[in-house]
Amino acid sequence: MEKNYNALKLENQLCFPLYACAKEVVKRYKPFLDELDLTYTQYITMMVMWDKKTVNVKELGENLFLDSGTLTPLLKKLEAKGYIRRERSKDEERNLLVSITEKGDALKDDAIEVPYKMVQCVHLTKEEGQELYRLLHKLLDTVDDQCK
Amino acid sequence: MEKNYNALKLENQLCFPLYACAKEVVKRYKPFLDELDLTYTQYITMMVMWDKKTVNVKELGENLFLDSGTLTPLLKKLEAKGYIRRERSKDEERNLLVSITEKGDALKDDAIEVPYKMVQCVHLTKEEGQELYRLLHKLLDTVDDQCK
DNA sequence: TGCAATCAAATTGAGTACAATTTGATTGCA
DNA sequence: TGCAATCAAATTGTACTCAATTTGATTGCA
Repeated sequence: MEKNYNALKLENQLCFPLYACAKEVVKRYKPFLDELDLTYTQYITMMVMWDKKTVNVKELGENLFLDSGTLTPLLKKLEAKGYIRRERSKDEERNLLVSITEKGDALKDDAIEVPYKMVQCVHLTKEEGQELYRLLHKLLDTVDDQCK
Repeated sequence: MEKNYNALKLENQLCFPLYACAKEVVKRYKPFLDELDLTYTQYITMMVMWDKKTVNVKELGENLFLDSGTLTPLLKKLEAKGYIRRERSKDEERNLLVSITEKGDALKDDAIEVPYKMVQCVHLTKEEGQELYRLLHKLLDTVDDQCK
């Protein structure tokens, strides 16, 4: 009796197209982000900064699903480009406050083009885009940490 | 007249939850894959090997959406573990033939548990899972390389 | 045939990712 | 108060990921 290994076939995976799709889409950002001298991770970090103006590393990490091991060097690069400032909080020395500079804030006038350009690369109907958005957020909210 | 920057908000992105979701899901594989001494990328590579037995690096890359810069070192690691063999094709010296070993093939009897364990982590209905699968493949097939 | 163009892998370098550990600050309780 | 527990960042080490370049083999055409 031959065992059934269909569950191990690449085409039967749900996670693989998720992984592949994320990489392919992030890759499409490159030509647009090159003009801003940002990587994709730096770009989403700037999105949080444009929105919040000041955050600490922990909050930033919670927003972006990234930890200090990724963020610390990345934030130093954004600081070197002059887009953000990094300084310890006065009343809570454990916290590093990251705040946007005038130059960083001005960058959003160029960045605003990016989402509109990317929409052209993604050939989903409005309804499909909304459904994908919903399913991804549901998965993100419910993916189970405890399952053995 | 204040300019509208809503398109730059993280919560209005479709690509960000795709990126975050992929990372979170891949992370959930770790405890299961640790038992097999495989990383996620090594695991999906083995999936292709279990299926095809022999492939060259180019085919493997097309299946996995990875290039030789990622695959070359990864394949050397899988070879070091004894799961695959790497040898130049006799009749086409440019090609490197990657083939599965007996030990590599035997690994699928342990790996078969992984998809079943992962299903427990993903709390989507069957219909939602199918729709997500469809949308991701559509996106993967149609994401436009030519768009400026 | 001779060689430019093309092709498949490998290499190089920059930039994430993340687990695990370390460092230094803060808190809460005996 | 004193100190163990906790917390936030930073650091360390391993492993991708990909753009760009290099190396070596093959092809096709003048």
